[in-house]
Amino acid sequence: MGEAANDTVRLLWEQPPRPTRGPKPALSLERIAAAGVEVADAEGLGAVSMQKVAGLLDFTKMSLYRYVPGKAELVALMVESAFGEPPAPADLSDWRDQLTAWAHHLSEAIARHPWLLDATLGPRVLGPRELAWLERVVAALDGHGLTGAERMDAAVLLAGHVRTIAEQARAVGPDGSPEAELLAALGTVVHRHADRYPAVAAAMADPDGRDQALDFGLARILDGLAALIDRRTGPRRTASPTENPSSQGRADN
Amino acid sequence: MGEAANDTVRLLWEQPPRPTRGPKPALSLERIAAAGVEVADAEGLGAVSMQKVAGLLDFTKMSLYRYVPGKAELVALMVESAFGEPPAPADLSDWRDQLTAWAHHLSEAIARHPWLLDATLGPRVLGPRELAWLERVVAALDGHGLTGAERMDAAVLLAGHVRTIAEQARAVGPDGSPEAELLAALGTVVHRHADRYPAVAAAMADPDGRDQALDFGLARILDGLAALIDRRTGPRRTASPTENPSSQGRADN
DNA sequence: AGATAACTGTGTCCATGGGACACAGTTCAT
DNA sequence: ATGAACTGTGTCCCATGGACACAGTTATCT
Repeated sequence: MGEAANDTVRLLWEQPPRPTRGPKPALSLERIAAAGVEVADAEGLGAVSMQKVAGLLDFTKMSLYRYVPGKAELVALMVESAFGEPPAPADLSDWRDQLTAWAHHLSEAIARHPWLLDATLGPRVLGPRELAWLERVVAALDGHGLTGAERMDAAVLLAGHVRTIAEQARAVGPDGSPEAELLAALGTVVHRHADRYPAVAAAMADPDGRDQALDFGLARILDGLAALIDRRTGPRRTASPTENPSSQGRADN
Repeated sequence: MGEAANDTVRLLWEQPPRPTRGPKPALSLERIAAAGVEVADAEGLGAVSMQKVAGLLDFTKMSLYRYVPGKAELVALMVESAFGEPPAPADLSDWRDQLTAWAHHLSEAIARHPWLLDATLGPRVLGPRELAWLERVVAALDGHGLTGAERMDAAVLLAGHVRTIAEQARAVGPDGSPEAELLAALGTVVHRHADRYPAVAAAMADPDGRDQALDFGLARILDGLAALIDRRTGPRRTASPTENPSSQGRADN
């Protein structure tokens, strides 16, 4: 029962002591993950198969199973490898600057490895690196009168927005790419049925580019958070440095 | 080149005139889509294969290809079928109430068909229903001083948040489900490494449940939008009913 | 030193997946 | 009535993830 979860945890969080007997392994988790990342970067996550990854390393498919329980775990390793270390804490600046920088860093990480969007879908066990990213945001919100649950919710909100925009950004690939054609096709459709969808048609006709989407949402979220923080820390600006004001609950959303 | 996009557009937006000759089709796009939805509801999108869907209809796999160019198009049909009609306009209430209701409706639609999260990944051609949903949000933001691009960005922000939370919600399945185990495993990991991730550990230790995540983010987003709208419509409350204040651009995010 | 247990890489096999293609049966327009 | 157009299907192909047994390799124990 639940072996999959355990396997992944073991693989991501514990490095088993190298057994003493037998031939030395010719491969390593790092090399395998790197090969997987290479394939995914070049051809997308869909192109990542055991044989393709193995082929890139000049090994057979089945060799990989000596290191990795299955494909799901391989992908988990790739995710950890691709995320990389989170940006430095930068504890000097205020929460707003920190969150802004964090969001942009995350956005860039995803831009470097677009398949991260596919690989980080759904509930899964986070690896050390990914958890470190999360730690940064939550820590940035410490001491501003938010409850723990609220800090987590805020982090999810922020990360989710970056994700959403990154997904959008995939649609504007190079000219002639299948993604660009999709976008063009959608534009045509909306235009042709402008009578049924007047608001969307009007909005899409806006000459302003759509490249501000990340910062637009970011600004709204941060404004919303600022409003809450102001309300919590009170008009009297005591800047209470400590934890949960759990007495007042979360009723004043 | 780009046949896939065209196929999907044709299938979603045009119903070809029934040819007059030959046997009458025993199936229909509706029935096929419904069968696909049934499979996906019961066993997830991953379990949707041509043979399984065909089997449910007591046909062979290849029969489906007479109606649907390929699996991708089948999924597109399923999405359209599952989204259903968007909620009624409710043009009486103000934008904030409309957006709130819309977000909750969308959340419920996804709760009914969790696989929509997997099926609506990445850039794709929207169907009539899905576009109608989008139309509702964008329309609700008409006439509040936002540019067209901003209205779209706001819609994306809102829909993205609902998506994000729905994805989170998948993690809290029934006890004993694989999802619940994942969550438990993650909790264990965080707890065991609380020294490296103090902020996350503290936040997760919050006794308050996490079920407020949707409304929390929603409130922040709406507050942020309200701040922008207030700024745009100006302190003088003229409630300018018309379009883009494009002269001032989008510099004041 | 041998013997042996533990480990590694691999070849073979299977089930399932999407899809191409040809073919036979069915139906309507001429 | 006849042929064109259409439908459902059987067969085939290739790629995928994975199970399993087997041979080769290496450190430890006697």
